[in-house]
Amino acid sequence: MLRITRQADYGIVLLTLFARSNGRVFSARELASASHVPLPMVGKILKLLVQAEILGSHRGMHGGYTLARRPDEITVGHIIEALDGPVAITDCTGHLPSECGIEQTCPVSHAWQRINDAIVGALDRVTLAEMTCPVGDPLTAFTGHRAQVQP
Amino acid sequence: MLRITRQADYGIVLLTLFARSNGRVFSARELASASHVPLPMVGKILKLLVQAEILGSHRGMHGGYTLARRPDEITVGHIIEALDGPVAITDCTGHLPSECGIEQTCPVSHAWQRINDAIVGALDRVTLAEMTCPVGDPLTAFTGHRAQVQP
DNA sequence: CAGAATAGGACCAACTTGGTCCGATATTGA
DNA sequence: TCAATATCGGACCAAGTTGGTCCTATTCTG
Repeated sequence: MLRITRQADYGIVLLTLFARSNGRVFSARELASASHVPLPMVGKILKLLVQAEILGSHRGMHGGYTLARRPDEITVGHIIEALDGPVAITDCTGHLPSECGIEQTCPVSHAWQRINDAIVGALDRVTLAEMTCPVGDPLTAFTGHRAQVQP
Repeated sequence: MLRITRQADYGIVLLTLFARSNGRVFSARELASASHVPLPMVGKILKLLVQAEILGSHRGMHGGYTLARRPDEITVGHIIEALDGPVAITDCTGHLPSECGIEQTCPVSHAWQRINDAIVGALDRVTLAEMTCPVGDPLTAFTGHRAQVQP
């Protein structure tokens, strides 16, 4: 558990197609066949990415979608927020008033807030450009985590 | 989105009750009334925490649950894994063979792997002890993230 | 032996997610 | 101007997951 939705996952894959063929215009149809993501799903995702101003769109014949910004100016965090909504690890870390029921007696909400911030930070520190070229070391700065001992 | 389940959330809250009254034995009933989490839910959660060897249990009259380890030896990551299963931000970051369908053509799976590692790292670096006493600065080591500008 | 507690299940309702479909609108080219 | 092609913006539905309940062992204490 603790996973992003498949929508966001697909979204990143689609965006890497844009990022790699710099500046090209893609139709939804093209993207679907290139990525093997079902077409109606592609449409749904692109729609959200346009609303988030990550993609630009152009209708009509020979229309399609283009990146609205440079790949190194688009963060993974931004993409996930566009497709899945704001990252909120728990109710109380969201922007909305929480409805968790034990809010009053809850002793840990702001500890969660910090963990949430850490995760958002991790997500915001990786750009689409870094997702696209897997050779770099985008994450070495903060992957110095304790090894997970799995017996 | 990108949230832990309520089960894990409740679990942490319950465990902080243990952590604060050092070494005490709690019955499920007690914990439910102290935390305002519904009793059957408490039972379900405690069950899983015992299986993960985070809690110890003792049956019979005056039975109950106790921490099996010191609060500073229990990580948030471990708790979440016990209650929600292993953290896997996407299909391909899990232990199971992924069924994502576009695996062959997917260019970003190991970039995800690294982001996943970063999140697991963040979760593993915070202990129950640190969740319990909110005064400390458990996270300052890695919360130096770019500020999220929200206009 | 009786009572109190956990253990381990099956079980169900409600919400979320993944996915589809359709009509409206805009743009291009003949 | 008209037809073709594309996005846009919804509603819509099925399946899976989650949150939550309940019931019956089993184990320990007094």
